[in-house]
Amino acid sequence: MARETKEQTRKRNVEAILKSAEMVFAESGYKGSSMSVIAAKAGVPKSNIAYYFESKEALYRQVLNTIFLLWLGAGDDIRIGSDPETALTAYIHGKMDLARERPHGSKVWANEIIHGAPFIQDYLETTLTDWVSQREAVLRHWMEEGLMRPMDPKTIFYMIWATTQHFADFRHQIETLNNHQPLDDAQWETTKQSVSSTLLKGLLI
Amino acid sequence: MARETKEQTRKRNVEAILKSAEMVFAESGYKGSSMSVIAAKAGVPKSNIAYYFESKEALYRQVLNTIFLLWLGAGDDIRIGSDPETALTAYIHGKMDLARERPHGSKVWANEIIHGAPFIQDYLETTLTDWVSQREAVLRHWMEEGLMRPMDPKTIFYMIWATTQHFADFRHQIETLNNHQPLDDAQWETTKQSVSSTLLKGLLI
DNA sequence: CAAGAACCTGAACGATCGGTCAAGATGTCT
DNA sequence: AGACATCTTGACCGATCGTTCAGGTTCTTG
Repeated sequence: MARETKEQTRKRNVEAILKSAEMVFAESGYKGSSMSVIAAKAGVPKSNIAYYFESKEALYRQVLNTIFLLWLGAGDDIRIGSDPETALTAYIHGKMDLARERPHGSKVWANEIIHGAPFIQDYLETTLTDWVSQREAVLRHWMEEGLMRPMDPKTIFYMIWATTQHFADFRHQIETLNNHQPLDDAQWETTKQSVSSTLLKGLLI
Repeated sequence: MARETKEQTRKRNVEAILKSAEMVFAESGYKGSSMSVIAAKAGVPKSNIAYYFESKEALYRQVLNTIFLLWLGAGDDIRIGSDPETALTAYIHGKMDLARERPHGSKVWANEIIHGAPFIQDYLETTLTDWVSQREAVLRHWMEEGLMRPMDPKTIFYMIWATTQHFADFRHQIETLNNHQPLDDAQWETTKQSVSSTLLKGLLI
């Protein structure tokens, strides 16, 4: 008889619920996702979710928090002293890879912002504002050194976020236009190269 | 006593309901939007919507259809014989203006695609596929003439759609990062110029 | 091994939803 | 003016939702 410690049980169930919740919230939005569907996909009874999570909102916030932390780490190379071409290429490629590997997370985030960030406004006002503010200074520094075209640094981030996240958020539309097939590995590499080279050619001097 | 013809009444009510529905669907998604909220914002009783529209789904589809037709017209200048710089600049500026003037429509569309196009898959497979296919040929022609960098034309459209629509779909995030203020007229003009010049510098030869 | 903490779950609750309908009000047509 | 089509609306229905809870099971601790 295989026994399982309480700790293992908790970890297994919480992870299954969070993984299921990320998929269901991405596919159906917050209001459109029902706890019973999340429970069924996680393989637990509905009331078991209520045991591990305080409420639907708490579960949703935890999903968003996980995604948010993952996203923030992608821009670590954007530092004063870094070479702009190297750092921005790494950032764009990193965000493209995240878009392909974690499309559900990107969709949940997009959904939340489109609806006016009813649950995570605090993240935008604190952590994200700080993140942007710090990297804005780096970009301004690069512009003063004549390495980048002068431009509002925020606009640059918006363009990078928009382009990379589009391949996650609008994945279904892209698949439909690609003969109902996901981009294969070769297409993905080509696309990644096209996106990063186009942006860099447009941004650098 | 100001009288109103039946025709005027119908037009006034249908337009008020559609306008309200576009806003509410954009803010709350399909499932998150209730007919009673749409009715309240339109200034009519809930059951009056049921009189003019067959169902919630029919109302939602009509909202999406209106948006879709509006979007398709923005790329009319992309024709063989046009100058790429002129045509693409017009397209990008046109889509940027639509993003600012009709952000709700963009959000409803984004929502629908993120959720896998459950209601408008037919639009993607017919009208949008044809639209892309035709303009793809134009871009290939420009590339063969050496006017554009060789690249998968679809990737170019994805980058333009992503960047322009981002300013509608992620408007709330952009506002938060802009000291909780919408981009003013001057900021908007600067942003539009930065976006189009960056993309064109990256795409053209 | 006994007591207690942690985990599990079916059943049920109040709230809200989209849709229906009957009955009355208003504009149109001859 | 009278017959008729169109418009209006409050009340109501069945379905689904998130959440609660009592009562049982499983694991941990001393």
